[in-house]
Amino acid sequence: MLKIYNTLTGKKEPFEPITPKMVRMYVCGVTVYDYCHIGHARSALVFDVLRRYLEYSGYAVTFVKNFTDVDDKIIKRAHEQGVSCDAVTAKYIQAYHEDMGKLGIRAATEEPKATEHIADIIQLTEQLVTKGLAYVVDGDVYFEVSKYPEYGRLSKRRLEDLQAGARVDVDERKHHAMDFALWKSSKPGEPTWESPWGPGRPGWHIECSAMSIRHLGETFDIHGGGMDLIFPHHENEIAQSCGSTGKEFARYWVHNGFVQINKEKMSKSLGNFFTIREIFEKSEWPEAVMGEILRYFLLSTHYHGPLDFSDQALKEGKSALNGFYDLFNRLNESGQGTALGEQQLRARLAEAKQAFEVAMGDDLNTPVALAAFQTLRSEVNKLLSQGLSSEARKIARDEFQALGDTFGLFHKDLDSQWPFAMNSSASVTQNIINQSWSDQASYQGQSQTAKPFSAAVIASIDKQIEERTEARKRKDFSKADEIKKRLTEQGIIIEDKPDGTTRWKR
RNA sequence: GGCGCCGUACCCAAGUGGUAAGGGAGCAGUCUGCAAAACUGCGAUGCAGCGGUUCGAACCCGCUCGGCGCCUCCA
Repeated sequence: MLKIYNTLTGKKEPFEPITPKMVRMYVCGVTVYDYCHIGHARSALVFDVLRRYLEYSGYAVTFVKNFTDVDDKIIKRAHEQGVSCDAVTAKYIQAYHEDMGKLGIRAATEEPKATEHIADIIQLTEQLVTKGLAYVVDGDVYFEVSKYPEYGRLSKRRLEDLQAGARVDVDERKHHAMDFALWKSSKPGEPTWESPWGPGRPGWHIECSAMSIRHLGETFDIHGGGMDLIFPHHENEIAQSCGSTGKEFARYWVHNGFVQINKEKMSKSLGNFFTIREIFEKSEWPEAVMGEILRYFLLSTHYHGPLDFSDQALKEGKSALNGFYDLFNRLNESGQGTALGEQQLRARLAEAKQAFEVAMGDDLNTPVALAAFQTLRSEVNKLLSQGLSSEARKIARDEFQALGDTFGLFHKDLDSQWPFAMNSSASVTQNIINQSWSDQASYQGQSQTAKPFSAAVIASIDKQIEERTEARKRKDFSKADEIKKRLTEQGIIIEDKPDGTTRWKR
């Protein structure tokens, strides 16, 4: 049973879908006018994990995540760059898929675009005009918030309070300062579509109402997004959707907290703004490894709270994962064990699975779920030191992958290429910040250790290990240490096993 | 002015009424030719501060201090 915090009620509630065993969820994606930053990554990952956990729990999930591809910021960006809006949106949609793909975030069931739903948007707007909830002024259509008594329910605000805070120039033609545009007449050079009110384009919030209703129906289960969308975006979506259909819109509203830098919200003016691609580019770690580290980091705090991005946070994620992959490497080796050992292992695995499910069922408590993984790691290590058969090891490794899959962690593909030694040498954030100061000149060559070793290099290392093993057998420890020193300088870590053989890792 | 969040050990971070999870770092030990890894032990009588409610409070209430967010585009 999943309990989830619902912004609408301000409470943690048992999750019950409208249709048993089926979940329909909509998450606000991005407005595609720039590259995604680490905050977008958090939001995308949180809802990816929610979706995966629902699927893990046996639900069939229809997951819709939109692209807003018509908007003031896009138009501005297109003008700045002297290209079409289509060129801007196409570029950043592709970038979105690339960046989120590196983070292991699955594509949604449907990823609709606003521009593909203009007819739906016009229809929705017409309904609101007909019902008297919207009015037309000079080719613009505004939603009239004072005609919708429930306005402010989601964000717990009263219209009077909002009015007091309005300090931006108010359009004189609006009946109320908080009235917002459903449809805007377009100026020359802007994207435009024919409508009952003349040529124009959609307003800021209507596209999500149109797309969610089109793909999920008038009432659906979960609507998600970042905290900052609660007001005005989601508040307005509710007003438009409920106002138009007369029905309940989304039943559970789920919002993730911000990624911060030094306890402050990221912003370009503070220079503390990190895009996903910068982080991958400036990292010394291979892409798949960096993706794993970022996922571990992003899930190490409960989704509802703030999360500070820093090099230290990344290092802690890396250290934690080192422990898991160290264990996985040992699980991948063959070994002998007892029936009792295997029995105990199965018990520990069952406990971990249970702990994982309890944690996730409690409002997606990913930090506690990770703690359950850590506990399991420790328990398996103990059993391993007592001896586990090859079969038992495989069972354990498979279970780690099965449980980790909800988080996109512990993929077997990474076992053989996990870089243990590269722990702390470089600063990702400094690399990014320094780049803007010094044009990236000083950070070349840093990724040499990130590339997988070639077969020739591996053969060479194996040969040296063999020489060292021979030397150790002869008790020629000075020779053995000399070889070890040489390997250490290449970033190779040596581990001598009790049976006299040696494993190595980087 | 209005709405809201946060303050738990050196660091990160769970816990929202029943006697402080987990990780990282550190220290000590076992193992090891040395190491690495693993394992074992140590580590908050205490949860920003002060009052209150309660048999019992990190959790509830009040006040104070400190940090932050939203009310305008924003994940």
